Amino acid sequence: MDENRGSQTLLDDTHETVVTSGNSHRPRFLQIADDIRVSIARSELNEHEGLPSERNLAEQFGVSRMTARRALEALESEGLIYSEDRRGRFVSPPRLRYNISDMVSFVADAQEKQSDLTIDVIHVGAVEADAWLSKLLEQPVGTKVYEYTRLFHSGGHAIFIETECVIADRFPDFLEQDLHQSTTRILESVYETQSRTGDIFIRMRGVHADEANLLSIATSHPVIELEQVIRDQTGTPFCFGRQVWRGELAEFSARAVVTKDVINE
Amino acid sequence: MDENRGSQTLLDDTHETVVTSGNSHRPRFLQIADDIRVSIARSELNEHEGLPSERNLAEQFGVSRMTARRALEALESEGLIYSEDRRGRFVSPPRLRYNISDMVSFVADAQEKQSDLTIDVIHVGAVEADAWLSKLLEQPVGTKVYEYTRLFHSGGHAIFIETECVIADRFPDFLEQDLHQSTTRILESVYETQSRTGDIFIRMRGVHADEANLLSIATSHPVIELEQVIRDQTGTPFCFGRQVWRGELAEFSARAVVTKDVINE
DNA sequence: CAGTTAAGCTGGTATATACCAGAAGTTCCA
DNA sequence: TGGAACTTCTGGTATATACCAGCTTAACTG
Repeated sequence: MDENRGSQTLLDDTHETVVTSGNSHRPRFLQIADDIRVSIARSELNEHEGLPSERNLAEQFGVSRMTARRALEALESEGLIYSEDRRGRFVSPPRLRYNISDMVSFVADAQEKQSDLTIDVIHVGAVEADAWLSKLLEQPVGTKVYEYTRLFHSGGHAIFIETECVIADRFPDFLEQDLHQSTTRILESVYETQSRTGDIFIRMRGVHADEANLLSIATSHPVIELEQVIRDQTGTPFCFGRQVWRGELAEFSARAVVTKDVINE
Repeated sequence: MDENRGSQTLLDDTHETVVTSGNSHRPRFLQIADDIRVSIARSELNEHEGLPSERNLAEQFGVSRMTARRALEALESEGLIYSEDRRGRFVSPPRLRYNISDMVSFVADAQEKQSDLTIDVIHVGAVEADAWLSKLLEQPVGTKVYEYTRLFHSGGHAIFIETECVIADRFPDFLEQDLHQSTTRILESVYETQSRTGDIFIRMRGVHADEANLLSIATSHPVIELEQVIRDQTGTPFCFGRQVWRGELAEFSARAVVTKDVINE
C-alpha cells in the first residue's frame, strides 16, 4: 500500500510521551486517520479496495494495534470506509441518492438507471397487525397482513434492508408475485393501486444484530431508518414499509413546497 | 445507581474464559449494554440523568474498564445515552421531530410550542460565494453573501448547529437583525420574502472536531447533516442552509405527494 | 482432479495498566 | 466572605498482550 511510505515520515515523535511534537495535540489515532483519509482522497485506494490490516497499519505507523484500530474506526464512523467481519476493511463507494419526494419507488428508478441493483428475498410470511401497525394502517388489531423482507445490493454489496407490510385482504396472493422487482410496480399493474402519498420518517440509530449480519457490517454501525406509510388515491393507507440503510451509503433528497391547503388534511 | 443491584446477579460467569455460560456467546460488553438498556427502559434513569462512571461500571460488573467503556459506547451509538467529555454519560432525551415538508421553519414552530428552544449566535460575517455555493444560489462566483452560524439548544442542551447564507444585495443589513429568532420570520416581515420551496438533502456522517466542541459530544459521534436551498415565490434561490444535528436527537418527517407536474420543473 | 485439511491471515473481544487534562467540589487562607 | 489551591472524579488516549472464530489460500490426499 502506498500510504506507508508517506506515513513513515510522520514518525518523528518517539512514542514515549504520546505526543511530543508541536502537533497541537491532535490524538495519534486521528493523525493516522488523517493520513489514510488523504490516501483515499488521492485515489490511491479505489472503491471497495481493501485497506491494510490493523496489525499491518500498527506496524507501519509504529503504534499499538488498538491505536491503529481506533484510526480505522474513526474513518468508519465517517463513512469513508467500512469493515467486514474477519475479512478486512474497504473503501466505501459513493452514496446512493433516494429522492423521497418521488413516489416512484427507488427500486423502479434504480433498476432503470443504474441497473445493477439486485434483490434478495430474505423472508415472506403473513402476520397479524399489532396495535402499532394496525393504527398506522388504520385497520383493526389482528388484521392479516403480508410481510416480506428484502435485501438490496448494488455492485454486489448490501445497501439496505426493506420490510414491507401490505393488507392481505386487499392484495390477495401478494406473496405469489415475484418480489425481485419494484413492489410499487406490482401494486399498480396487478392490483391497480396507485401510491398517492407517503408519510415518511427518517432517523439515525445503531444497527441491530440481525441487520448487521445481513448488511455485512459491524455491530455498532450507524444506520438510517426510513419508515413510511403509503396511501392510495383516496387517502387510505395500504402499505407500511421500513428501510434500514447503511448510514454512510445513503443520501435522501426531498423537495418541500409550501401549499396552504395540503391534500387530505 | 439502581442497576447495580440487578447486574450483580448476572455475574455467574467467572471471567477466565470470557464467556462460559450457555449465553450463546453474546459478547460481555453487549450483555452489560443490555443490562443498562433495561435499566433505562424501566425508567430507573431519567433524561439527562448521569450514568455510573466507566470505572464504577467496570467494578460493578467485574470487567475491565475498557469493556465497561465499550458497553457505554454501544449505547451511545444507539443514541440511548450521550457522553460529555470529562463530565460523564447521560441518558438521551426523546428525539425532536422536524417536519421538512413544512416550510414554516422548525424554529418558529418549536418556539411557539415547546418554547424552551434557545439560540446562540456563534458567528456572523460576510463572505464571497465560492464555485459550489454560487451554483446553488444561481449567482456569479464571488457574490457577497451574509453567513451566520447559530447553535440551538433545548432544555439547556445543544441539539444542532445551523449555518445559513443569504444573498447580501437582496437582504441589506441582514446581520443587524436579531438572529435569536426564526430567520424565516425576519425574511418575511422585514424583507417581504416568502420561502416557497426547499431542495433538501439529508445524510449521516461523522462529526467534525469544531462541531463536536459546540455540540458537547465525542469526536466520532454520528450526526445528521441537512442541507437546503430555499427559493422564493418566483423560484429564485435566496438562501442556503446547513444543519448538523446530533444524530440520536433528530427525527425528520416528510410527506411525499405524487403530483404529475411539480412546480418549477 | 476434486475434496479435505491445515496454516496463516483477518477483525472481534477482553484484560491490565498507565498517564493526561478538564470538571467539580472542598478546603483553606487572606 | 471571596478567591486561590488542591484533591478527586471523569472520560480520553495509548500500550502490550492474549485468545477466539471466521475467511482465504495453499498444500495435501484420495
